[in-house]
Amino acid sequence: MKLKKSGQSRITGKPQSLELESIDFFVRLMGILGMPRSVGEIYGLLYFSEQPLSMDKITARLEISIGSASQGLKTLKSLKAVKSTYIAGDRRDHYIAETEFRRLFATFIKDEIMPHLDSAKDRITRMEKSLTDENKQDEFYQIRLEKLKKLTKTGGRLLPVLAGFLKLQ
Amino acid sequence: MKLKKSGQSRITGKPQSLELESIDFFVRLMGILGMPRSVGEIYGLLYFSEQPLSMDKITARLEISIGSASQGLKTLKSLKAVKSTYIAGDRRDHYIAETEFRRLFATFIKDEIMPHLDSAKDRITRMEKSLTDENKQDEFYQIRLEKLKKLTKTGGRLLPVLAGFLKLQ
DNA sequence: TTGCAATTTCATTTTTTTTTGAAAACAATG
DNA sequence: CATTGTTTTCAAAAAAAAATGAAATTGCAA
Repeated sequence: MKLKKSGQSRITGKPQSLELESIDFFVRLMGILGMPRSVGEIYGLLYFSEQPLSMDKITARLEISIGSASQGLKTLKSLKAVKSTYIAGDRRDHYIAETEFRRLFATFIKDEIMPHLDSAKDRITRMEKSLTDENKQDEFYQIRLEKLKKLTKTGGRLLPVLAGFLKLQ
Repeated sequence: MKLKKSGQSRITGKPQSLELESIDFFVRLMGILGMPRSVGEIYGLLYFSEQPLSMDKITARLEISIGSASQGLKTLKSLKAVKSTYIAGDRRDHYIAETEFRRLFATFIKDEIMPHLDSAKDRITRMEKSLTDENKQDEFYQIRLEKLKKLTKTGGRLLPVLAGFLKLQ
């Protein structure tokens, strides 16, 4: 993406620098969550857009391909981070940012983290089965396994709660 | 990394499948945290090793290059996820896994997440400055900015606490 | 201090991820 | 339905990330 450095956006009618900072902000935030750049760009653009934006507005403003835009919007939809609105007399979908971060993180945790936790539990069960008779006596292995169990248990309890706590303050 | 499928490890004297499951487990866990595969492999190997392992034991067992091992251990050291021990009569460093996950996550949050939060705050300040006189009146922008501030504030409070809570049960 | 084993560094290669855009699929409208 | 505008798909290209290993560096110890 290459964006002009100053002035008002022709597409969104908003100061460029606000838009640029927003895009930058969300590119980094989404990056922490392992999302590709384009996903952060799109969300950052929508976040400060008063009007819903169509896909071609998005591709024009961000100078990304229609493929990236389509894929990025698909990801954002599945995260419940954007929703599409109906605009009378326009066939195109128009998107607006969902700004309740609590929900966004809740979906992220549910879809991206919890499945890992579930398979982690299976893996720990397999580890226990693979202990040989000598190892079974060995406190070392028992302690390590116990720690893994605690980790998954704590994670399974803490993460869902975490998403909920985001509403405080 | 290619590992034999069964039997006892020549290097660690522990059932292969336990080792394999452990490596798999931590490759995935580290993956969630954005760490490369090799970092998870090394930690997973050390986690169930009763003896401290030298770098060449690690490269031999995992069949990774010395460069990867060196870099991976450096990462793990900086995360305080491994520490090196002195072995009498052996010049090589020997590594053992630090198994207090609480500390591991605390370091991760401090080093990898908090710096982002700090720069996010700067970015929000710049956003506020970039509002033009017309925009300043506009409730839309005020609300969006407010939400970003809340997000960073909540994140800044919650994340450090989170790491601490991991000790509970 | 020299020699040598151990480790780190880093340019290069390999692998993985992301982006691109043409073609296919879809959907509204006349 | 045929047309046309919109969106999705996906093979290929580009970019980014990770792994490799030879050369440089470090630091022990003889």
